[in-house]
Amino acid sequence: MLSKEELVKLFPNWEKGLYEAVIEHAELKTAKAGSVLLKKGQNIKSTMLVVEGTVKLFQENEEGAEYFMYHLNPGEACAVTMVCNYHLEQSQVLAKAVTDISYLSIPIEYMDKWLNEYKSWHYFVIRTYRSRYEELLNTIHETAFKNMDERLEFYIKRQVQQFGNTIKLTHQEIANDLNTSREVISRLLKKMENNGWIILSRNSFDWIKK
Amino acid sequence: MLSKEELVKLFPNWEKGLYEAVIEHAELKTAKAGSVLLKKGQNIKSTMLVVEGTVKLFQENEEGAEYFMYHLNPGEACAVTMVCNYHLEQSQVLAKAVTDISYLSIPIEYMDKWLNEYKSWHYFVIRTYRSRYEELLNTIHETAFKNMDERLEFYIKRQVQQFGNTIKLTHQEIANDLNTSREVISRLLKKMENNGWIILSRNSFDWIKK
DNA sequence: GTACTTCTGTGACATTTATTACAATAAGCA
DNA sequence: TGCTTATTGTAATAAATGTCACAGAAGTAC
Repeated sequence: MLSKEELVKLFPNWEKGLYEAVIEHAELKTAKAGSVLLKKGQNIKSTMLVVEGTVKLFQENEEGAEYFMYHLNPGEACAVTMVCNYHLEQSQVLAKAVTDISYLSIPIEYMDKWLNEYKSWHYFVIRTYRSRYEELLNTIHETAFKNMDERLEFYIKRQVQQFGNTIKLTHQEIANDLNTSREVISRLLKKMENNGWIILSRNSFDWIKK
Repeated sequence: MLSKEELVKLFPNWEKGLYEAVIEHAELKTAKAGSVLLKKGQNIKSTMLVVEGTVKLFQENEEGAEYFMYHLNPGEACAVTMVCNYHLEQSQVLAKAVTDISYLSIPIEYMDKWLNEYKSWHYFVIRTYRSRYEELLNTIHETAFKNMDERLEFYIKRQVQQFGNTIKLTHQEIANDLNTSREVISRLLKKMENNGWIILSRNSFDWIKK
């Protein structure tokens, strides 16, 4: 388990008792890069708080296509799993580890309990929902109003913010995240290279636009 | 102001004290069909709980295009305005009255106060965020994965659910909500009529698909 | 090195959506 | 009634995106 000091760093402004409750009841788990943390349709049994690494959240359709929505970073929680009743709730989203990660897993029965016991948990849950709601608004903004060239640029900028100027993704992976075809991405990236925005390599490229 | 009985009908499962606090501090306001309740970029000063009528939530872009996301009905609240800090928060969305409406307006300073005082308010806020988050997921699902014909069908079905089989909208209005052009909607509606799904009239049409 | 696989580049073409243009019809109003 | 405006229908064309086909380059396994 994490020490209280480590928890404070990740989740500031919690109450003393909440740190202790987490230490007592949460389990520290790890997952390999690429592994699926939550499937669409899966029953939610525990809440996930990211400790290390990056998680990617997707909307999934009937054919298994995966549309990227947003990242979760250390200190952030998966809103979808913060369920405050005992009814079986099913996940509407797909969550995958981008890097090797570690996370706190908390059985959902504590959701209700802690909502009653810790004010700071309340605020944490509400802040989590609010910020994820805002991420979805951003995603809708891109998807509803913009063409693929601008959506790709927005996508790349989010990657840069997360992982730096070198983007280690194949064209196919990007195409999957944006629900388009590999050819479209290849063509648009080539155009960006011609514009001096990126330098292409195999399996990666660099964002050099100022 | 509403009576306690009316409040209980709209917002079941609140605590006794919360009903009284609402009666004391909320203002019952009305707005005409079509009026703007919340603009993008506007500072949020009060929370809105719908009492009567229907509200439409939009994502708005830089040019003023309006992309429809979801409806708010009586007993539901606008998640965006449920801000739990005193910092100036600006609205990311546009809210409009579809019909003549009445709603409760609560100054945001009570958000924090009531979160501390009423458990049932906590749950209400969290449930509101959760359900709006899920609505956004639905919107993303349609926008990201489907072509205009299916998106239009989904849109019409939501209208039918809200207002019944007669849809009183012009093609232009639908086109605005889906961020496409009027001609595209006219063509697709004509195709639906040929398929026996709808009957077209001027300023409205009927959904007759079983 | 050779064989094999994965990734990238690119042309040709199909489909979907957007734009332009204009006509026809219905409703509103002087 | 006749004029005006809003709404709808539709064709022609353009632009964006999706699909198919295939070739070459780079990495991997043997």
